Amino acid sequence: MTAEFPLAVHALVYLLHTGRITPSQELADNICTNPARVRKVMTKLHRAGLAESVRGQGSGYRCGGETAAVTLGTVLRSLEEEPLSMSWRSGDMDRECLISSGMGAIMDGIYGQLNRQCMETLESMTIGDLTHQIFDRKKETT
Amino acid sequence: MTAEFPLAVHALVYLLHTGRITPSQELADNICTNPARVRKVMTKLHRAGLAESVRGQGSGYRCGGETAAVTLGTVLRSLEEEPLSMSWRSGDMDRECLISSGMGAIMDGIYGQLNRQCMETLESMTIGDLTHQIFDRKKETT
DNA sequence: TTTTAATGTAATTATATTAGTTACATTAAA
DNA sequence: TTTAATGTAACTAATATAATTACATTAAAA
Repeated sequence: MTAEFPLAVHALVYLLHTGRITPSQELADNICTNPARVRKVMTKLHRAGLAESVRGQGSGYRCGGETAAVTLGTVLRSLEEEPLSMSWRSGDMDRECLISSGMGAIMDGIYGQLNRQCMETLESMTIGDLTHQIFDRKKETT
Repeated sequence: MTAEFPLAVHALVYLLHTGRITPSQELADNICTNPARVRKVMTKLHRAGLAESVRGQGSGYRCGGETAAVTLGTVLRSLEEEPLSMSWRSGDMDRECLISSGMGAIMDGIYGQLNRQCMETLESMTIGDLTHQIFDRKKETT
């Protein structure tokens, strides 16, 4: 999972809050990054149908009330990412040794299991939930 | 989680299998990496009590049958890693805006939850389990 | 019809992380 | 005393990530 995920979530929470057409510049300012990066991520969310992209003068991004029901799992899938990814594989598939040739697949299975589990949890969290946490949080005595 | 994790798991499976003092060179060959990297990881496992480190001539690493019961969670903790880590934080703690100032903590909470969940799963898997998967796997018709 | 303000996207640069390499003091067996 | 290995640090290389810059495209507004 790259930082595009928190960026996308942040943007959706912000857009749900404003409810209006919001330019990448304003999003970038709130998120604390640059507009081009925001646009790159918003383009993906738009392609996945999670945000409206308005073009021309006065353009920007917008999303409606239905966004509150969007899950974080859906957001992550829109970015075509997985919670956990491991590019390096130990061992060598072509070795005689069962350990050297087998560890890669074994570990892949473990990552797969962890990823499925994480996705399940992310599917249970919505943009609306986070908005609540931010705006309606009861004061807690730490 | 960095690639030190699969490397460490691979090394422990290999050492459990050989049962003898095994030099970093041999481990590196089986894992397909270099001896210095292996030693760096093995030093951590040794410090955590997961492997014996023998010094001097004919030295190397060894671990006994008790290693079969070591969980992958314990391995990951020995490396002082977490399943999922995110260095980048969106927003700015010092802003008035509740979204900009709050998103960092909200997302940290989510990563924390995912990490606890992954650790729980990793605690349920042992080096012995993987050894079984590798050596005693029944032939399956895919 | 022209101007304007914004997106979509690519190319480039900068930064950070990760892996690999080299080197050598230390260790303890032979 | 020699030897073969670890522990560890310093350095280099490779990769991944983020930031920056630039500009064609789009559509509203003048």
